[in-house]
This record gives sequence, C-alpha cells and structure tokens, in this order.
Amino acid sequence: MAEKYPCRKITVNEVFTTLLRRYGPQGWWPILSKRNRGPYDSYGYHPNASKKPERKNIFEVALGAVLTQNTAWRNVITAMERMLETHVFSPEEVLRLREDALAECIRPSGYYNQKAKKLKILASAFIRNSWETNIPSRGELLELWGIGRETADSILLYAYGEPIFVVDAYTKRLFYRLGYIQEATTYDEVRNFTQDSLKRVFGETGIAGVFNEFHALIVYHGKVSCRKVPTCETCILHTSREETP
DNA sequence: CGCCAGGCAACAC
DNA sequence: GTGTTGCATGGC
Repeated sequence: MAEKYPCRKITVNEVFTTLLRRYGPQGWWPILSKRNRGPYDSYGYHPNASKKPERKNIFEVALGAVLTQNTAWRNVITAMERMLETHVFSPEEVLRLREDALAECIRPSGYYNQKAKKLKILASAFIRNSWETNIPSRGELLELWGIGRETADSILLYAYGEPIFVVDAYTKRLFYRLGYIQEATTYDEVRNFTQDSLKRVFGETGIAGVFNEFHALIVYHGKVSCRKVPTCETCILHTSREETP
C-alpha cells in the first residue's frame, strides 16, 4: 500500500536544507515600519544581525504576533497600516487610545475586541518591564492574558533572536504528515523535538537563525504545497529526492 | 455561498 | 489534563 503522504522518510534537517535550497531565505519577521526599504514579503528583520534590535521593531513584532492569531497575515498588514496612519504604534500610543477606538482601528485583523484588550495588556507590560532592553522570560509572557505559547515564542525568536523554535498549525500539519508526530502531540513536545533535532546537526552557534528560517520556510511551504488539501505530487520534499539518488 | 487563515481563554468534565 | 466553544475579518 502506498504511503498516504509520499514526503515521508526524510529527516528534520533534510527538510530544513531542502526547503532553504528550493525556496531561499525568507528573511522573517516582516517589518512594517521599514516598508520603505521594500515590500513586506521580501524584507525581514534578522535577529542574528549584529546590531541590537530597536525598541520600535521589538514592539512591532509583538503587535504582529498578537494580531496574526488565527488570522491571515494580509489582514494583519491592513490593520497595522491603519495603526501607523492613526499614529498608534508605540506602547505609549496603544495605551493612550481608548480601547474601543483601538478595536475599530485593528478591525481588519478580526477578533478585534479581544485583540484590542490583548494589545493594551501587552503595551502595559512592555513599558512596566522595560522590554526594549530587558528580554522577557517565556513565563513572563505566558502570564499575560492573550499571550499563549506560539505568540510568546514568536516574540522571543523574532523580536529578540532567542533560540526558540515556533510551532504553529503549519508545523504540526507538516510534521504529522511526515510521520514525526501524532495529532495529539503537544506544543512543547513538538518544539523540543525540533530544537533538539536541529541542534544535533547544526550545533548551538547561530541556531536561532536556523529556527528563524525554518519556521518561516514551513509557513511558506504550508501555504504553497502542504495545504489543508496537500499537493503531494509536486512537493519538493520528495520530488527533489527522487531526482538525486 | 462556504471555507479558511502563522491562537487564545473560558469553561466543562 | 483533554475536549469544546466563542471570538471576526477578508480572500478565494
């Protein structure tokens, strides 16, 4: 009987190197406040770059991480453009604006009432703890109402360059089809499995950059190939292997 | 029209 | 701790 998903029998690091070779570096996280330097999808913030992350970029990543919860990224862009136009982009500005006005501003991102409350709480904690210079712990982020595992890890990896792999729906779907995990495998189990696998091959040095690119590549691959209804016939994770014996 | 998108908290058990 | 439900827009 044929495999349900023909992409099986490939290691985690082979998945990473194949995606990187075929799709190229994704350069996440897309940074809206630097859009003058290029379109969102081809310019990114690289946490491994030697320069320290700027305050506005840290908070912008956090904004995007909350706004993209169960939401298409294009809707996040629209919402964040509206925030820029309304001059609601810094933690102070988020706190200054009324919650109902903030909700109206971010309406295109969906769940806008919940997300307005989340952004208020996030901005408050950001200022209170000086998160522009102090890197928050995962526990500190998870204590906040509205910040769950993926959002916390996205902030730590993409805003601060911490070596933490972000697990999302695309990751679970791909890894399930690859046979790495079960549907019930928990978030932290997937995260530890991926981190350990990649560290074993690439070592600790610069591993945050690997986590950064891998997650971004998985999202891209999940959009173009490993979709809800996958196009396995053209999937690069097995076709490229058949070509090279 | 229905389905989906880079989750999360609240609640039931 | 696991399972279910509400939250909401915009694109296809």
